[in-house]
Amino acid sequence: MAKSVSKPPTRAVRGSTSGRPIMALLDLLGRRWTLRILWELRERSLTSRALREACDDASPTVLQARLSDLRDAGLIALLPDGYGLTDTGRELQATFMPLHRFAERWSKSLSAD
Amino acid sequence: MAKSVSKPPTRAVRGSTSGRPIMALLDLLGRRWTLRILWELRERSLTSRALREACDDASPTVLQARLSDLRDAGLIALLPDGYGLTDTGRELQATFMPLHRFAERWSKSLSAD
DNA sequence: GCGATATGCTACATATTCTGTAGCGACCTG
DNA sequence: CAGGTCGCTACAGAATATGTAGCATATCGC
Repeated sequence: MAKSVSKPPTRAVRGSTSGRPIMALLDLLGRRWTLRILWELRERSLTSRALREACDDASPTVLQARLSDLRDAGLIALLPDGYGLTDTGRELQATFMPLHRFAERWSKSLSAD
Repeated sequence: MAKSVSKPPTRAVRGSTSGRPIMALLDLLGRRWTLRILWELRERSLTSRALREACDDASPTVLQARLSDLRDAGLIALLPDGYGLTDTGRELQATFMPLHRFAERWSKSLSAD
């Protein structure tokens, strides 16, 4: 459920029609706050409100929308102790871990300009 | 630096004020079409128009904005043969390669529901 | 030179999405 | 019940994206 109970035209993951899963994934991850949410949940579960704080106090409207998207995508789930990554979500997270180290190098190469 | 040659209020990469490069990176990558652009350039350079086609004919307005963002970030550059990844961009790209395989598995786990 | 075509990029009106503040009903704990 | 939290939603205003058109420049064949 989730997606289409009370939300009219939140089209399915874009690109999913192309039969190329990578496109659907890139589209999902390219929505505002999606990557950030996955990042904040990397080590611990968080309640929706704690997550909001962690995400620079983003507005609850989008946050709930993204949480819904991510749940539909099977990447996160609402557990007794808050939102947390599913097994699939953790797989994806693992993919992103090198991002942290890259970000450091990248930041240095930027300020070096 | 870099960011604002002819663009008024396109605020710097969000989160860059936090001193946490990862936040700035997540924000940049979380803008629409950014990930897709990096993906489409993974193997070859593309002219801005070819890139537009590759990106499902996204509107040139955003695309140019993202190309500008990515250039400011030093991840892509405009070469004689079109837009292409810089060395730094290629590093980032390498981080994303596992995404392709993950997307396949993820897609299967979705339809399996 | 001339037209035809391709490049990067921009204008602008319309649609979509995000923000910020407020608040709902349900659930605890006292 | 009063006070706190939870997940989640409403809604107006601001910010972004879309879609169509077009500009200025450069390159090619003629």
